[in-house]
Amino acid sequence: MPTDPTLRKTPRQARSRDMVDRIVRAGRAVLVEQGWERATTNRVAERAGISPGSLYQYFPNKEAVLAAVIEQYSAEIADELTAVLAGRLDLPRDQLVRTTYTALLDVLEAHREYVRLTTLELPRQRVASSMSLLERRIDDLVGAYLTISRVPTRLDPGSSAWLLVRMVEHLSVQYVLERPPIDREAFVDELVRLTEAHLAPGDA
Amino acid sequence: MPTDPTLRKTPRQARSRDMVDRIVRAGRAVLVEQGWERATTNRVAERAGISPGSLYQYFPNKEAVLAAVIEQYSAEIADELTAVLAGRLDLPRDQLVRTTYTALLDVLEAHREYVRLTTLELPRQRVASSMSLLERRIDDLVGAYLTISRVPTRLDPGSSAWLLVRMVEHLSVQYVLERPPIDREAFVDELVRLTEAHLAPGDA
DNA sequence: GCGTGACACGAGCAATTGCTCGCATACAAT
DNA sequence: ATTGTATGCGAGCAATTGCTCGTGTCACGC
Repeated sequence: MPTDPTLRKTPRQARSRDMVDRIVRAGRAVLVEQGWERATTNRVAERAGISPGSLYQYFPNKEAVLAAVIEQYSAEIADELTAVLAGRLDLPRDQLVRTTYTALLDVLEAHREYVRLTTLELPRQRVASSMSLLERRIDDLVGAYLTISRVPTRLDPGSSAWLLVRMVEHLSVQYVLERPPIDREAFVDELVRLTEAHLAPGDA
Repeated sequence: MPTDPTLRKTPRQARSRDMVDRIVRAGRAVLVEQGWERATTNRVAERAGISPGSLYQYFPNKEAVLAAVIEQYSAEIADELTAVLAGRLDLPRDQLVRTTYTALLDVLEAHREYVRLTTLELPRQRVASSMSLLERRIDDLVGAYLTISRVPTRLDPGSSAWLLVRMVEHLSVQYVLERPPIDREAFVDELVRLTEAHLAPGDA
């Protein structure tokens, strides 16, 4: 088992694994409810019903705690998304794209807290793994899809994936956060249209 | 003259206006070089060659100082961009779009510090006016253009502007920050193509 | 010159932060 | 029972923060 640098020691007893879990859950609660600036180690410990000293038995420092929170949260959401998409990868492309974007919007809307947290609250450079964990997983997925299914792209498949993922993700995130007066279906329609436009063979 | 809530008193003498300017410039330097977390009032004051007490003669609190920094910086860049575009608003649409995006990329690349600062470093919700000052100005511009020139849009002009601005801005920012292996001209081509796809009359 | 108010100073306060360390406790093996 | 160890505690430290206040100084109208 690789040693996890975010943990001070590998939990061996059940009691101890419980403790890590309680800390992470408390961390998430504090982060969501009070924001990054107020998410201090003492507050997290208090929220977890333990003492600061105990917290530092499991995490080397404050950053590790909050990073663990974000990572766990991101993984949950990424799993949720890929689960929805899992059985449908052989749909025709237009349907697949639409399904994907709808699922993405669903997930983001179901976890607005997370979206707000990662895009508005976090000093992003500090917790580099935040949203980008989700982003990277989608990146790989789309890149692989474009390569395997030999969709003709003007750019190389990797670059197309880069562009599409950033475009769709950001627009979806902003849609969820700002709730502009755009009908949800019309919005998905536009995303699909933009995607098709990017993937369509060039006429230059 | 409206009283500026970010300033403790309206500077009347030249010496005093100098002081405000020195503080803002020092604030920007500290912010760019050391980042948000290390941008303390004492450090800004030290950098400006003044004492903390003097700083608080002109700004009510830390936030006001940093907000002033961001606002001034944003305004500079927005001005730069609109200046480039000023004389060309009557170009045919395709050329106007391409010119705009090229100019945007130019400006962002010329001010990578600013881009890095506003997108990576700042807890965005704290300084709400950060990038969005630039964003809002472009928003209005594009919205007005779409309305006046009667470009047919599937969504209403405001919503189209919302979508286009966020898409183009975010992709450009990420392009500047991440420097993906995409040729600059090819990238602009794609932005233009995406824009046209969004504006093209629907076939539904 | 002189007085007066605007300006600048900088030591230092009160509060908060991340984190430690010496000690108590619970549990498993003997 | 008795140990050995893993676990948990929490008072408190050192450092830093945003900010104030009493004191001095400089410029300008008279």
